[in-house]
Amino acid sequence: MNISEAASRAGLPPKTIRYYEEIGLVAPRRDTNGYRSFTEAHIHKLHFLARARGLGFSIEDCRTLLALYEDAGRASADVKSVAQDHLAQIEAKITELTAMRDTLTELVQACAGDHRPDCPILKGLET
Amino acid sequence: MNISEAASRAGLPPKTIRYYEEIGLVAPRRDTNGYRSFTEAHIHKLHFLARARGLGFSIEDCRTLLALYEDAGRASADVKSVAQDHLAQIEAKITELTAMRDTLTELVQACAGDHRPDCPILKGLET
DNA sequence: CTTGACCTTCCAGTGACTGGAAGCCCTATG
DNA sequence: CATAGGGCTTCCAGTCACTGGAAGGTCAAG
Repeated sequence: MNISEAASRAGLPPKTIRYYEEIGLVAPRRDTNGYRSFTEAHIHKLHFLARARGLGFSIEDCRTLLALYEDAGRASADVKSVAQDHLAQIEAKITELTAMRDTLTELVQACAGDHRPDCPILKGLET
Repeated sequence: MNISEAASRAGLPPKTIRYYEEIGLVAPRRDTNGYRSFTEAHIHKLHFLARARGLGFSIEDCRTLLALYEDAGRASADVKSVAQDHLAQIEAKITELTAMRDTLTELVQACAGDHRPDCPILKGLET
């Protein structure tokens, strides 16, 4: 199957699939005309990547997870370790964003938002 | 004052200050030796930028906020509008990350994390 | 035979820095 | 006075994961 069908099957843009090939995450064969030719196994792999990326794993994490996925002799501890590290990063990010949100919410609520120049938001940024 | 003192006063790395000059956010004068020379007003501005960036505003938002900050005739509504848009983006991001966290937490909890290959995390990524 | 939808590669840009190299400048010390 | 160190300068490249666009080859339908 050609790239656009693979793309819609995997839930990824064609451009992204070409990029994944470039960085060695998938290796479709080529037809005689030079077109990429994807098999079901490729779709499966691309779908896995789409899911992992959707959960925020980095490309390098995805590479690791894919290798574990294809290694029948893996230890689930290795997978869990990658996932836990990532989870910790997500939680740190949520904490950071929540702090920003709380501060911003206060400032926004304090601001009249009218034609006058007096603005608690700017004052809050000053300090 | 030279860049390293300005940096510690403003709470920004020297590299970042040079970058901010390059993109036109600050314009320190130069001493005869070519060194940047920062005044209190520059520190004030840089500090404002550090705070705004710390709250997650983009550089372009910062540029806008700085212009409003320096415009005595601004309407606070304009500031509030920028802040509200940003707040909405932060909230969207928190929602996204929270969904990721919830899914990942479930998967991690379901995974034994031992020497065996059976792994609910990989299964979860498959589907 | 042409049209239009595919496909290919390659190059450049995104955001906001950050690291590093090469080289000038200033101060203090021997 | 020479030198050693630290700080300053510019410029270039790299980060991350794509994304847009140009130039050109390929294929099926009418």
